[in-house]
Amino acid sequence: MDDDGDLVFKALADPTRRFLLDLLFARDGRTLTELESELDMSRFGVMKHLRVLEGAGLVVTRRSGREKLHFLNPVPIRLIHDRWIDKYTERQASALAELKTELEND
Amino acid sequence: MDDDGDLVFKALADPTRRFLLDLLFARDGRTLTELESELDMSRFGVMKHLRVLEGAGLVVTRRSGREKLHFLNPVPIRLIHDRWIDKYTERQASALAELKTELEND
DNA sequence: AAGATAGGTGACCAGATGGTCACATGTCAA
DNA sequence: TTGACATGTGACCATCTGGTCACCTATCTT
Repeated sequence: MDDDGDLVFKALADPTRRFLLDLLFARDGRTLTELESELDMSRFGVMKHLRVLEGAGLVVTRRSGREKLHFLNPVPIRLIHDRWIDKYTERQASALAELKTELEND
Repeated sequence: MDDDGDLVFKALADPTRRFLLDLLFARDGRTLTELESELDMSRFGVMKHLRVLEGAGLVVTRRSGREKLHFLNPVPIRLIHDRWIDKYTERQASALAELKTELEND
């Protein structure tokens, strides 16, 4: 019953982790300490979340001295999209999604 | 720290629920009993999962007599995509995702 | 060298989640 | 109208998950 994208979906299931992705989407290459400063949580909590995101491939890291830089990887997100939206219905889904976004900005 | 897409991500976090979406992606309009026959789980378990999917808007239903028909709704999936993939990087993410899929089919 | 800084590990606890069952309601068919 | 069928509810329990802490290692700076 399990599938290979399991880690990705588990990673996305937590609001704190989604917020971390939002932060990295806005600006890449941040350190753990910098990300921690944006959250109301201990450093250990943030570290645990980043580890989950990295394990899922949603975040990739690069060490630079004593710092560890974090980058967003959009590929797993695109794979989710491709799993349940085929190329024929993509136009409709996209249009409806944009409509919903516009309606909410009123 | 919570956000409005919370129900969608929670719904997608479970492999059984993703498999249900796969079944509905292949063919829409199935009843609870029909879906249950595809899973190695009690009817109650399947019902609980379908309720979560419906609450998240990933599945919409229509009653027909004593039956309840289930349909896949792709819009929430598209919204996930749009959250972390902007229109400039979409080409690259899409291309890499296709590449990964092709490589895995060898 | 020594203190400060950035990151890491394992154990631990409260709360959420997945799955089952006994039981109940509404609908079809003979 | 009686029985079979399709779906629904609430309680219950084992397990997973989010978060914290005490303690540790590695790197920079002066």
